[in-house]
This record gives sequence, structure tokens and C-alpha cells, in this order.
Amino acid sequence: MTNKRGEETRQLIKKSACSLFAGKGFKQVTMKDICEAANLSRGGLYCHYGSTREIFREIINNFMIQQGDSFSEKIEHQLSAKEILNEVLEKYKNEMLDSQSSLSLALYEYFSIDNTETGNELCAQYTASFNAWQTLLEYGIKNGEFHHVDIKSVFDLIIFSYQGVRMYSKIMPIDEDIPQRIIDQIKKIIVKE
Amino acid sequence: MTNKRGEETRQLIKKSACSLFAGKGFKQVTMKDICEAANLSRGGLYCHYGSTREIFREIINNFMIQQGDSFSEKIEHQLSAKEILNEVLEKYKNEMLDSQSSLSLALYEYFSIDNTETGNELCAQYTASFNAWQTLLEYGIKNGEFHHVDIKSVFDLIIFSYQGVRMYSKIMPIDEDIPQRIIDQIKKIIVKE
Amino acid sequence: MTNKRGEETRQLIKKSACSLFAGKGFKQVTMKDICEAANLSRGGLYCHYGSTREIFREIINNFMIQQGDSFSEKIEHQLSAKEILNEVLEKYKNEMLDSQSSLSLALYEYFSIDNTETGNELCAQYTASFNAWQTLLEYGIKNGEFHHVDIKSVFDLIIFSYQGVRMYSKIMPIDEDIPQRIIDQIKKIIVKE
Amino acid sequence: MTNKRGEETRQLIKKSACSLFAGKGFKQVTMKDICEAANLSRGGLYCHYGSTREIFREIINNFMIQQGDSFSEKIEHQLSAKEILNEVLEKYKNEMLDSQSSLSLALYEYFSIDNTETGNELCAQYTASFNAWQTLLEYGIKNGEFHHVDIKSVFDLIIFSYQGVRMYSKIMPIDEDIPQRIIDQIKKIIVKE
DNA sequence: TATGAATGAGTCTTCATTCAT
DNA sequence: AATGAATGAAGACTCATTCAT
Repeated sequence: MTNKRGEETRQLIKKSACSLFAGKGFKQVTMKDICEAANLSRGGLYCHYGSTREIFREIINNFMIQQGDSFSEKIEHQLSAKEILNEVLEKYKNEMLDSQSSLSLALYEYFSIDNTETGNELCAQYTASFNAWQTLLEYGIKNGEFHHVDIKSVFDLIIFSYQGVRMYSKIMPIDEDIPQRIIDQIKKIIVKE
Repeated sequence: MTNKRGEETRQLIKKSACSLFAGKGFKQVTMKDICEAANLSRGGLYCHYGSTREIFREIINNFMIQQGDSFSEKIEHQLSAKEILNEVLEKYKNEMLDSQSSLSLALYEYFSIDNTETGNELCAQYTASFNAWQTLLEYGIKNGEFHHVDIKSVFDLIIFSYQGVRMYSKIMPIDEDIPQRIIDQIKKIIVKE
Repeated sequence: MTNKRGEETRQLIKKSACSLFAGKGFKQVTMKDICEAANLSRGGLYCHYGSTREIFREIINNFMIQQGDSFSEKIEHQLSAKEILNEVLEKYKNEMLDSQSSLSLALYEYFSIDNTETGNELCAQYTASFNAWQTLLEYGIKNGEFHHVDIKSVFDLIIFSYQGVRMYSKIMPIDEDIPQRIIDQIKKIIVKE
Repeated sequence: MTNKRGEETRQLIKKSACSLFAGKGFKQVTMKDICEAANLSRGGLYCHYGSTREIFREIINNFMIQQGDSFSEKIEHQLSAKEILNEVLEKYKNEMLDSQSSLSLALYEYFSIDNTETGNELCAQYTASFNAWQTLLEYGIKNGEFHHVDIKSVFDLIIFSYQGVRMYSKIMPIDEDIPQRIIDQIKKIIVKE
């Protein structure tokens, strides 16, 4: 492969840029910052990417692909709804506290600047996430493990409180108990007993 | 008062800047932008404020002062807990949808840049808000209008889902029903019947 | 006048830029060159003009205004056609040799880059010049001083040979006699005897 | 020959570059442009040429060699002076209108930048061209086909009006009749009857 | 020969900030 | 208080040019 070298550099750039975006948000990261972080010359960086937007776009594409809460697999593996719920909420809890690696702020900035092509990826992600949760909740309700909750409402509550905390955790010291309290409350709403 | 004129100018600057911050976030607003929006010369602006941070700080101070959910007054006026809750949730709902005038993004950026002196105002606001809600919830519980909920948990759920929606509404088209669903769900958690 | 200072600077910029354009053509002059020539900082220059095109445009506008061969005035002053012809050809001759101050090359470059809005000024100038010459030639022919030449043809020959020499004088050492020979030949075509 | 392939590439480069020079002038063509036009990598181009000047020089050398109005051959073939004149003026006329393929602007820029080594080729071309025309005109005059014109003057008029039109045709829409009028006028000057 | 990654210099452009008026 | 000209630094971007492969 002739482009082995190039691909490595691209990875390096993305990795370096990602740290910067997580740390400073989108707008406050410059091409110069990225050059320096990736230990690359100005022109060298421009060989691969023409702007911070371009780099960021690639990062979040990779990111969103690997994301995606898909519960169906687990359901097929005969896990109980409650177990799956516990697992995902645990994951959420950890993410809420992991302000370091969170791209939340950068994502908000990125999508808020120049709203033209925007929003679609986010909408898509929102929808995908909703579908996954719907599957899980219906499964739990059918099983008799979960209450007869309104799926949409519960989903919104989960997703937006999660996002809200992620956001805040970037800008103020968040009491470590907050994520725990939130997921406990959510469980209380959903799970019988 | 000799500084009548000066005060007017300051108000004008803050008003103009506020629109800009609401529209573009914090970092993407420059002193130059504000000059133009306020129809003021470069030097003129600098007579009053030395940086965008300074202007922004004053805006949010005013803002936080006028904010503050204080329910105690209403409680004294013998309103039922349920009525007060409905009122405040209605207010929240409207704010969630009012992406135009929301400073969310700007606030996040402001507080995320240069974390030194930061966070304190937000913490203070969080605490103040918590105290207010605590008062309300205890009042409702004592009255027998509300369930015996865990106050902290419910408060977190409310406040962060509210913040999450405000954030998202700035960057993607938010289904109008979402705020309604969220407050309905919250009521369900809190209110008996 | 508050803009006295600014106007002076603008004049200075145009003067400096004009020398540069005359010396190096259009494209090879950078904003940096102009800054230095005008002894102005980068930002200072940008206060007044946003690009070399903008500066150049203003220069040629001024230039074209002051230009314009208008013979009608002279005709009214009862000068003979031959005298007027001699005068203008003498002027042309001197301009042909004055390669230093000639903007020819710069003009060509300017108009050849990005042909959108282009050509119109040149067309206008060509037409205006033609009208002037038409007046003169008809006057001379009516007087009996000039041959019955085809006005358009003679005009084209004059104007394009003039332009051709101006161009060449910028890029190769032009024999000083060439302009003289050309205007002599033109006279021979036009003037009786 | 091992350099067959290399020679092909050089031709390709020159061909691609020539279109670019004709279209955009000399200075505005970059090595990068040429790479892209020739569908060659950066390094590949540098294997053959070190700069745009080098490429351009080779182009115009080829060009000037194939050029050269040489009338002597035709004179030996017993063509009448008038016929030869008609032929060459017809050729000139077509070239004047063929703004697409004209290198005029590029030539001017090339020779105007960095005047050190410059001008010589142009001078040589001017002289060669003059010699050819001198031969033709003397031939016609001796034949009695042409007037007793001043050879130098007529030559200058021809060559510079020709160049003037070529130049202008690159930068403004030229009336198609102009070249015709010019050559007609020239014929009128030269040819008897 | 040819590729394309990388460098580094040069220019463009935008702003925060200062200052004489 | 207010104007707007001017400065200088920072960052964006483009290329000529080199070099390992």
C-alpha cells in the first residue's frame, strides 16, 4: 500500500485534534494548534485536511459509527430487560462523568456554527437512539419487567438529562453523585419494584 | 447625573451584544461585531468595556439576578404546590423552545474557556435553584399533594433535562412536543394522581 | 473635516501602489508590497482597502476620468485639424516612450484576470476615444485638410499601434525612433500633402 | 531510445502548460496548476522542469522557431508580392482574433518580470520579422506592385497594431471587423491601386 | 522516472487594542 | 465620551521545493 504513510498521518492528526476538541471545544482549536499537537508542519497538515471543520467532521463520523446503542443483539442473547437497562445506564453514568474525553461542547459549537447542512447527523443519531430504546422498553414491558411507561417521554427524559449533565460536567465541577441519582431515578420510573 | 448618557450606551451595548451571543455563542462574537451591532466606533466601545468577557459577564450577572426561581413568595400566598409546579414547568417548557434568545451555548463556551475563575456562578445558580425546588417539593409532600420522591434526584432530572433540551434546540430542529412530554413525565413522577 | 487624515492616507496608498503597478504589473504587487511602499502597517492598509483589485480599480477610475481625448474644445477654439492632430500625436509619441509610468501591463493583467465585470471600462474608453477621433477626422475632412480616409480603419490603426508600442516598451528596449516613425506614417495616411 | 517516455511527458507538460499560459497569463500559472493539468504528481513534474519560467522558455523557443515569417521561399517560387502580402495579412488577421490560443499576455508578463536576461529574444524576433518584411516590401516595390513606402515605418505600423489587437482581444470583446479594417488599411498603404 | 508526503516561507486577512483628536 | 486611523500579532492558506520510496 502506497498510502500507508498517509493514512498513519491522518490517524495521528485525528487523534491529536480529538484531544484538542475535547479539551477546548470546536472553535477555539486552530489549524496551528493541530499542527503543533501532531508535530506536523503547516503545509503538511493541509496535505490532508483543509480546515478544522473537515477534521472534525471525520472524527464525528467515525465516532457516530462506532456509537449506537443497539440492544437487539443482547435481547437475542436472552438477557433480561432489566440487565440490559442496568448495563446501558451504567455506561451512561460513566460517560456523564468523563468530561475529559467528551466532545459535547465541541459538537454543540460545530453544529451551531453555520446551520446549513447541520442537524441532520444529530437528528439521525437521535432517531437511531430512540429506536434502540424503544426496542428495549417494549421488550421489558412485554416481559412484565417494566411499567407501562410512555416510551417517547421516558426516552426524552433519559437522553436530554444525560446530555445536560455531559454539558455541565465540562463547565462546572459536577457532584459525583449526580449521575448516580439520575440513573436511579430513571430506573425507578421504568422498572417494576 | 452626568453618567446618564453613559449608562444608556452601556445598555445599548449589552442589548446588542446579547443578541449576538444568543445567535452565535460566546467565542464567535468579536468586539468588532459588537461595535457594528451597537452602531458604535471601536474606540467608543472600549470606553465602556475592555473585552467580550467583560460584557458577557455583566450580561449574565443581570440575567442571573432577575432569574432565580423563588417559590417561597408564592407559597406564602397560599397557592397549592401543584399550581406552583404547573406554573414553573410551563415557564420551563416555553424556555426550552425559545432557542432564539437562549444564551445556553454562549454560557457553555464562556465557562469552558479558561476555567480559572469559572464555575462558581454556575454552582451558585445550581444551588439556589435547588433550594427553591427543595422548598417547593417539601411543601407539596407535606401537603400530601406530591409523592414522597427523593428531592435531589428529581431536581437533577428536571434541571439537566431542561438544560439538555435548551442546548439541543440551538443546534437541531427540536420536535415541539418534546418539552411537553418532558414536563408531563416530570409531573407524573411528582404529583399524586 | 474629520476624514482629512484618512483621505491623505488613501492618496498616499494610491500613489505608492501606482508606482508599484507601473513597475511590476498587477498580479506581482502584493498588499505587503503596498504596505511597505506606503510605510503603513498591514492592518492600516486594510482600514482603507481590502485588496489590490480595489486599489487598482480606484487608480484607473481616477485615471480614466482625467484621460479622454476631447478635441471638440480645440475645434471650437478654431485650431486647424492639422494642428490638433499634430498635438495629439505628439502626446501619443511621448506616452509610447514613457514606459516607466505606463500602467499598460498592469491594466492587461487586471482585466484578464476574472473577466466577469471586466472589459466594460475598456470598451467605454475605446468608444469614447473613437468618438473624439471621429470628430477630429470629420472636421479635417470637411475642412479639406485631410484625405477622405475610412475613419474607423484609421482609428483602429492609430489606437492599436499605439497600444502595441506601449506594451512592448515595457518589455524590450524600444528604438526611440519607432514612435516617431509611426506617427509620421499616420500623418501620411491622414493629412493631405 | 530510453528517453522516449521522458520526451512524451515533456511534450505533455508543455502542451498542458501552454493552455494554461494562454488562458491565464504567465504569473498566475503555478507549478501546481501544471501538475494538475498534466495529470502528473508534484515530484514527477520536477523531474523535468524546475520552474514555470523554464517551461515557458521552452515553449516560446519552440514557438519562435516554427514562427518566423520567411517570405524568401515564396518569392523564389515566383509568387507575386501582392499574393504573398495577402497571405500573410490573412494569417495575421486570424491570429488577431484567436485570443484563446494567444500567449501575448503571458509573453508580456514573462518578459516584464525580472528584466535581466530579457528582451533579447523579443528583439531577435523583431529583427527577424523586420528582415522578412523588408525582403517582401523591397520585392514588391521593385516589381512595381507596391508604393514607394518607407519600409521601417510601415513595418512598425503593421507589427505594433497587430500586437496591440492581440493584446486587447485577450481582455475585451473585440469587434470582429477590427482585424479586417486594419489589414485593409495596411494594404491601402502598401499596394498600388 | 514517478509518487505524494512533508517542509517552510510568504501572503492574506482579521482583530484586539491603542491613541491623537 | 466618542471617533476612526493605526498597530501588531495571530491564524489561514497556498505554493515552490525537497525527499524517501
